[in-house]
Amino acid sequence: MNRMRIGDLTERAGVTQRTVRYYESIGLLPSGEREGNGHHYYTEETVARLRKIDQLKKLGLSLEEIQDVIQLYFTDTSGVLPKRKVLGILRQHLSDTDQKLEALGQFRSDLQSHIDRFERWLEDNEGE
Amino acid sequence: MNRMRIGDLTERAGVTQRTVRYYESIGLLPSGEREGNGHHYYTEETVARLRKIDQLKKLGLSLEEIQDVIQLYFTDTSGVLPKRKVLGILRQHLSDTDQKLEALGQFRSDLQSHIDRFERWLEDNEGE
DNA sequence: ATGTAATATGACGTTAACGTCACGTTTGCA
DNA sequence: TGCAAACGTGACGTTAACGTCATATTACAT
Repeated sequence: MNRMRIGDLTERAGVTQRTVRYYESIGLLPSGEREGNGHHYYTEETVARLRKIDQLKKLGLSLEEIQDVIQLYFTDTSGVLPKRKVLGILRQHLSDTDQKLEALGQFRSDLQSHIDRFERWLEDNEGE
Repeated sequence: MNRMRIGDLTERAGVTQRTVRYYESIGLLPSGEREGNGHHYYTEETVARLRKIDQLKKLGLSLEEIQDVIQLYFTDTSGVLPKRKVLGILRQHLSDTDQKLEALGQFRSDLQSHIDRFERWLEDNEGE
């Protein structure tokens, strides 16, 4: 299916129409092509793009931050963008990501040790 | 310093007074003890707790989610909490965390490869 | 004692990321 | 041709997590 309207798009991407229109309004999603009637038409790429956005959101990125990087996934990166600026943004994101990874790893090991403690407690006190 | 008022607390924890009061209002932070006058008094533990909250927030946890786990860090875990339930919550958080770690790792490598590409481009095109 | 800084409380304001409603046009099927 | 279902657009509503006054009381340095 490669020429769908918003109904199919949202169903396949798992978002609401409001979300799609909101993303279009802030420029995060290109407004689908419009026929003479005013309806928007979308493609498979739009689906993929919405899914990617959702994925990045789950990492804690704001829509604004996603703006910075989403084009790398879906647009012609050999274009005429100010390469150095994009590179700077990317490096910043990489450094942010590394910090997050470290904090997340720490959190994970904290969780694990708490879990271990609880499990030992339960073992020691079962069948009392 | 182990009996401070809100001014010192916020300075040391790097948050605002409004934040402290907000956290108290939703039960995320225990209201400091109050003297006869009405002022709240806090301890080193409050500082640590605020820092921990901040750390968890950076991982993308909502204050509500933090509520679930914060007690494990700062309250008597040998108390009378329903152990099995807490364990369930912890395991869920662990699994969520693992998923996040994986997604974040994927994102990191995506970023890295984009960065590499940009760098190669710049190298090849410098001094043209 | 007194003026200034710190604190407590209440209420209204703000931003992000949509939700929901109202209303008019378009489409697709009987 | 008729009509319910789908779509477009505008506008107001909502939640989280605080920010920002305004006002009243308390603490502390001189």
